[in-house]
Parts: sequence; C-alpha cells; structure tokens
Amino acid sequence: MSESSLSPRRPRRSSPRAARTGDKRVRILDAAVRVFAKKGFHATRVSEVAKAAGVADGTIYLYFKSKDELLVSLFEDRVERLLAFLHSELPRVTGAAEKLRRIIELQLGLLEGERDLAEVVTVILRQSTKLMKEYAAPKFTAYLDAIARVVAEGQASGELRGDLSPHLAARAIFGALDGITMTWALGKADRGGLVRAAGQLAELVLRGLAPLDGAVATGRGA
Amino acid sequence: MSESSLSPRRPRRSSPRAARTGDKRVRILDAAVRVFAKKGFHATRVSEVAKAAGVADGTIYLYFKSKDELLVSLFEDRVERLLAFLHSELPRVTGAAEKLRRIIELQLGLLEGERDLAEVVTVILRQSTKLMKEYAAPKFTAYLDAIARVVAEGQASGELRGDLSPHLAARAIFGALDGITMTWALGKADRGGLVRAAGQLAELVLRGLAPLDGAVATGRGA
Amino acid sequence: MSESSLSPRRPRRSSPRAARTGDKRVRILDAAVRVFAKKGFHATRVSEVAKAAGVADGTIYLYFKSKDELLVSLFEDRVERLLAFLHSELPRVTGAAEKLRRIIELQLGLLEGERDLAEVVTVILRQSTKLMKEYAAPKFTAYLDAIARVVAEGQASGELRGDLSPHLAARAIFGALDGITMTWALGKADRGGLVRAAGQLAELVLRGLAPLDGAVATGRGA
Amino acid sequence: MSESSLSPRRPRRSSPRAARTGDKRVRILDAAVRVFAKKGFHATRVSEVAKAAGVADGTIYLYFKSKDELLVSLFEDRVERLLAFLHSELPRVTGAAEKLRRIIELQLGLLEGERDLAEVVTVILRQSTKLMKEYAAPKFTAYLDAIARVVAEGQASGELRGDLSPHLAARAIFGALDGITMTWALGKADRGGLVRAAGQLAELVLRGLAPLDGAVATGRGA
DNA sequence: AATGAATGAGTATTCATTCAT
DNA sequence: CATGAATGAATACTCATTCAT
Repeated sequence: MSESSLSPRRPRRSSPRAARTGDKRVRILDAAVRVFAKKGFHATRVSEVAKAAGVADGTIYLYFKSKDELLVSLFEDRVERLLAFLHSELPRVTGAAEKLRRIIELQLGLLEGERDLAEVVTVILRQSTKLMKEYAAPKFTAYLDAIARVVAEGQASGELRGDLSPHLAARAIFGALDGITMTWALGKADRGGLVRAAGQLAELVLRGLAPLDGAVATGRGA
Repeated sequence: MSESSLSPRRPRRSSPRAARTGDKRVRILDAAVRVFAKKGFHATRVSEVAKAAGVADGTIYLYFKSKDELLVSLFEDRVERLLAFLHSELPRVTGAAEKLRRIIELQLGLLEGERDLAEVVTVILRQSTKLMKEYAAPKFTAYLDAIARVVAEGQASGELRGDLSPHLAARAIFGALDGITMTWALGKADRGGLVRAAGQLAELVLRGLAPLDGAVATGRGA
Repeated sequence: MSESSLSPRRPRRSSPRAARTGDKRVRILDAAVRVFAKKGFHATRVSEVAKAAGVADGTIYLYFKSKDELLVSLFEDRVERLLAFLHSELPRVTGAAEKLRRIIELQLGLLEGERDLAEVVTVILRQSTKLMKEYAAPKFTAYLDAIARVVAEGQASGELRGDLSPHLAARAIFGALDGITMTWALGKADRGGLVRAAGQLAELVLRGLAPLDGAVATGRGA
Repeated sequence: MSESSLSPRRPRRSSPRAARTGDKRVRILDAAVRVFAKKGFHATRVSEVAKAAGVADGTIYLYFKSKDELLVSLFEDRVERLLAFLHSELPRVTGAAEKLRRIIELQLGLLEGERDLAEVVTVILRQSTKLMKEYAAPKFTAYLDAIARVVAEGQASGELRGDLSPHLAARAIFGALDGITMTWALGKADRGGLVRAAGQLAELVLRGLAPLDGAVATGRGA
C-alpha cells in the first residue's frame, strides 16, 4: 500500500506550458481539499481557494466551471481513483473473506495520512445536495454493489453464512468504514489509527459473516 | 414501539394562547424537516420553511434565533429525544448483547416511517459545518461512549469477545446504523425496510462480537 | 397639452401600505430616468439608482425583476403612456394633414420639459440590445404603422400627394422627430425649443406631402 | 457610386510584413462590424471579435487601445470615410436642392448592401455612452452644420423657402435618413430598399423645402 | 404575538486587459 | 509581431434578518 498515493497519475509534463497548466489544476485541487476540510464547502469562498492555491480568482474558472464543479472534480480526482484502485486490487485476492478484509484495509489505509481528504470524503461531499443527489449517489451505489457481490460470492461458496442479505451486509460494512473514518478525521486523527481500526473491523465483520456452524473463516488461517 | 412517537413530550398547554404558540413552534419544526429533507439545508430559504409552516417569515425569528439555530433546535427536538428514549429503554434490558440488539432495533425502528427525519439526521445535519463542529460532535461522542460502555460491560462479563476495542466496535455499529439509514432514506425507503435491516444487522454485529470460543450469544436464548 | 404630464396615472393611494408601495415604485422609476439619462444604461449601477431613489439596493428587486426589467418598465410606464395619449388624441382631429401636425406637436410637446426622459427615449432605450430586439421593436412598428395609416388615408382622400409610399413617409417623419428630439436632448435643450421645432417640422412635412397640383394643404386654412 | 466602396483608401502595401499587419487591422474591423451588428456592443466579448477575425485576443490590443477604442476606430474608418466622400462629392453638384438630393442618395446608397454597417451606425454606435458624448457628438454636429449650410445657401439664393430654420431642416433630414436606415437594417433590409427610399425621401424633402410661391425646384428639371 | 416590506451585507462569476513566452 | 494563459477589479442579485405596524 506504500505506493498507493492518491495522486500518482499526475501527467508527466514535458513542455513548459503543460507543466504550468497541469501545475495550476493540481495546485487548485490540493488547495481545495485543504480549505474545504477546514471550513466546509459552503463557508469556503472561491477566493480563499484561489489564495491558498496561489492563483488569481479567475484562474480557477479556467479549470473548473463553477465552485460546485470544483467539488465534483475533487470527487473524480480522488474518490474515483480510490475506487479504481480497489477494483484493480481485488482480483489479486482469493476468497470472499480475504477480499472483504482487503477492501477494509485499502479504504482505511488509503485515507490514513490524508486527514483532509478523509474529511472531504465523509463530510464535505455531503454538503452539496446537488452533488449528493445527482452525481455521487450512483457512484456509492456501484461501490455498495461491488461489496455486495463479494458477499454473495462468499455465500454461494459456503465461505460466508447465507442467512444475511448481501446488500444489508454491504451497507453495514460501508457505513462502518465511513463512520470510523469520519470520527477519526473529525477527532484526533492519530497516526496509525485507521490502520489499527482496519484490523479490528475486519475481525468484527468477518466473524459476523462467518458460517454459523462454528467454523470461523477470518481469512487468516483457521 | 408504537408509543415511541418522536414527539411525545410536547407539554399539553391549557390556555388557547399558549396552545397557538406551541402550535407554531411545532409547525415550523415539522415544516423544516420536510423542506430541509427535500432541498437540503443551504438550498432551503427561510421563507420556504415559513410558507410550508403557514406563518410569516418574521414569525420564525420569534421562535428561533437564526436559520442555523433552527437546525440546532431540530436536532434537539428530534435526535436528542431519540437518544433520551434509548437511554430510558436500555436499563429495562439485561445483558450487553441484548442491549446492543435493542439499540439497533430502536434506532432503526424509530426512523422507520419518518423518512424525512431520517434524511435530516443522516445527511442534512452534516451540511452545517458549524452545527457539526460546535454542537453535534459532543452529542455523537456521548452516544458513541454509551454504546462503547455497553460493549465494555459485555467484555468484562465475558458475554462478548474481549479482543476488540469497545470504541472501535461502537463506531462500527454507529456507522453501520447510519449508513443503512442513509441509503434507505435516499433510496426506496420501503416500508419495513429498516425493521428488517435491524434484525439482520443485529445478527451480524452480535455474531461478530461473540466470544471466540464458539459460543455465540445472540441474546436470543443460548 | 398642459395636462399632459407623463405620469398622471399614479394610482390614488388609500391604504398606508399601498401608499408606501406605490411611492417606492414611482420613486425608483423617477430615479432611473435621471440616472440613466446622465450615465447611460450600462454605466449605471443598480446601487446608484437605489441611492438616487432613496431605497436599499434590494428594494429595487421587490418591484423589478432585473436591471433590464427596470428599463422595460420605464418604457412601459412612459413611452406607452405617450403612445396611448397620441392614440386618444388623434380621433379628435379631422383630416390627415391636421392629424400629422398633431402627431408632431404632441410627440415633441410631451417631451419638452422632460429632457431626461427625452434622452432615455432617444438614446438609452437603444443601449439594451435585448430591449430593442425583443421588446421595443414591435412597439415602434405599431407606431410607424399608425402614422403610415394616416398618410394612406390622406392619399386616398386626395388630401396628400399619392406618389410617396406611406411607410416611407412614416419612417421619415418618425426619424425626423427622433433626430430632433435627440439633438435637443443631447444639446442645449432650450425651453421652447421642441415646441418651435414642432411648428417648423410640420410646415416642412405637410408641404412635402401636399398634392402636387400646387394646392398646399398645411392644415391651417389655405 | 460604383467606385464608392467604403474602404477605397487602404494604402497598397508592398512589403509582405506590412501587408500582413494591415491585413490584421482590417480583418479585426470587419469582424467587429459583423459581431457588433449581431450582438450589440456590450454583449460582444473582445474574444468573440478576435475569434471572428481569426486572431488571438491579445492581438486586438496591438491595433486598438481598448474595446471602446475599437468602436471609435470603426467610426473613423467607416463613418468618417462616408462623410469625407460626401464632402468630396458635393462640390461637383450645383444648386442647393441638387446637393440635398445628392446627400440623401449618397448616405442611403453607401449603406445599401452593408446592412451590418448600417446597423452599427444607427444603433451600435449609440450603445457606448462614452463614444456618444465624447467623440461622436461633434462629428454629428459638423455633419448637421454642413447640411444646414447647404439649406442656408439655398435660402439665400431663393432656391429654397426661407421661412424654416436651416438647422431644423438639417436635423429633420438627418433624422429621416437615420430612421429610414435603422428600420431598414433592423427589418427586412431588402435589396434596393434604401435606394428607392432615397428617391422618395428626396421628393418629400425638396418639395417641403421648395419656395412657397408654388414653383417647385426638385432639382430635376423644372 | 404576527406580519412581510425593507434592508444591505456578502460573493460567485465574468471579461477587458496584460505580459511572459 | 503574435499568442492566449493569467489576472483581478467590478457588480447584479440573493436572502437572512429586522422592525414598524
């Protein structure tokens, strides 16, 4: 997970112009995460983001259509990258239980060390009603479905207990991840806090989803 | 739970005037829940709440100091009542597992049938950065602590497994409840959906927290 | 023409509230004429109109949807009243030549003493491309048609020469009125200037439109 | 009038570079006429003119000091050329009546086929309050004076009736020309419309200005 | 208490203009 | 000369809040 920086795809600039351009967009997004996390979406003035990014107010509108669009772009640049990373990692893992553990580890691990981003994802994104209802909802649904599918596979193979709704389980897991991240981001946000939480949450969830005959598949040996 | 209306303690006024007064305050809060749920906190105009409540714009300021204060009052009137209800119910229950089950049932059961309130609690409240950081955070902390205490008691008595942090467990449970409620409120919000979810979530959580020796204490018989 | 004030229909206020309301709308329109005439439409700030009217900026938006709408309302309140007055006066006059003379006298007479309004009508109204193309054009067309109809009637009765297009004559007359008004308003705007101009323009136009046999019908005796 | 192109004095450049330079200035002015006529002065963005001219935004500022200055230059390049042409043509004509007829024919004839320019002259130029008050007013005055001088000469020689103010007559003639051009430009702008109008307007005006004894000097034969 | 007309502070966004390349 | 990315001043409009009635 060490290589899993959330901004690994910054385009390699060759021409000076591309450098400046790419630079500005990235600087604005980085500044937006910081300022939004600190003051909230609505309380943040566009001019504050501009100042934090070291650009003029108008420059922001060369890269983003509006303040709302800036939040959407933040979502796309960060959250979708996170989701894409998850999707690329999961196939490497065998077994539903192990996949769920990996989901938990990755989601919490990726946000560890990015407190501002964690706050943006768990709190700020929800402050734009428009973003929530029009844009983000389908993404969340897709993510929930992906988790539910893993659970359903585990149930089919007998690896997980079959008496729980996969979708309920998915929403519970996602909610737990979200709640843990939010309280961490809004609270002390101690180093290693999320990684430790990941291990414990995995224990809780995998035990809770284990077959009822007593054989517990925690994904770590018997 | 039939008596668990979220507004059972409205003091019965005797004089007509007092009655009208209380009436207006209640009408405004009810209208606020509806309008906030529909449009979000920031996109809602005070005049819209006034219109929905059937009062003049200025009247709202006779009962609430500001728009933010209206949201705070909503929180106090609804969420705190919910929490208080939980606290009054829990002592009637014996055993940590059974208490956790009851918490899950109550929180989800109380919001079933109050979709707008569910959306306000899970989404709208977070749209006011001020409310989140200055007011609600300590309440959430208190609630998390209450849950954590139940878990810790269960661990002490051997009723629950002792290798998980009570606070982590509490945050996971709260997050799961929150996530389930949010997706329900933002989605179909089918009748009975939350009650069914409560049973399944209890199964998942209690199994996940059961002692590791295989003896599962679901709180329902052995 | 002495009674022909351009604002005679200010609604008689009975209730105090209506009084304030009517007052504000009228004050804003009066202020708008003054400020628009002085600085032009685009160079005028809404706040300047508000200040000149002695109201708050926001108050303007209680009476007018936008700055453009304010100009449209000015048009309706003033120009249309002028046109309506013309239409009510013309039937009292007999003979095409005399009607044309009356049109010229009324249009110039009504603006005499209202220099700001004259400037608004001849210059400012044309500064809003939107107003010109979407709103005012049909009004001007209707006015031109009315003049052309008078000319056509005179031609049919033999009172006016028949070899000129009524529409061309109408456009020429209107243009002359407009040009005279504009140069008067932008220039010295001397007292009586427009009234004197009216007499001379009538002489010029009526002679120009007289039958070619040498009998000149100036509308004032032989 | 065939040689009366409105841009006949563009100096023929010899060196390619100078050619390109002159080219750009001309292309920008041509583009400005088109775009201004279509959208109005204020609604037109400098970048739109640049795009229509096929140059970069900044290039416009190599040839014109500002957007206002661009309009002024348009005026100078087109309107003044028109006026200069008039002045060079008039001396070739003998007699006040014939000179007035020529003025009318030239002004309308030159704009026939240049609808966009006609709209710019009659509408757009007035949208810049600054241009109107600071720059164009004296030019118009000079033009009006020139016409008035022709009328006065005709009055002195007995060719025109002496009872009308030369300045009033000039303003009426100019207004009629302006009004006819404007309605033509904003309306159908039919081919030949202005040329036909010229003939009729000349008839109207010259008859209107003819000596009162019945001898009509239309400038065409007796 | 209730009203709702009036207020005016507050801000996202535009676009003429500049200047480094 | 030419470019067009960057600038930042400038402003119409909104809406929470007030207060005279």
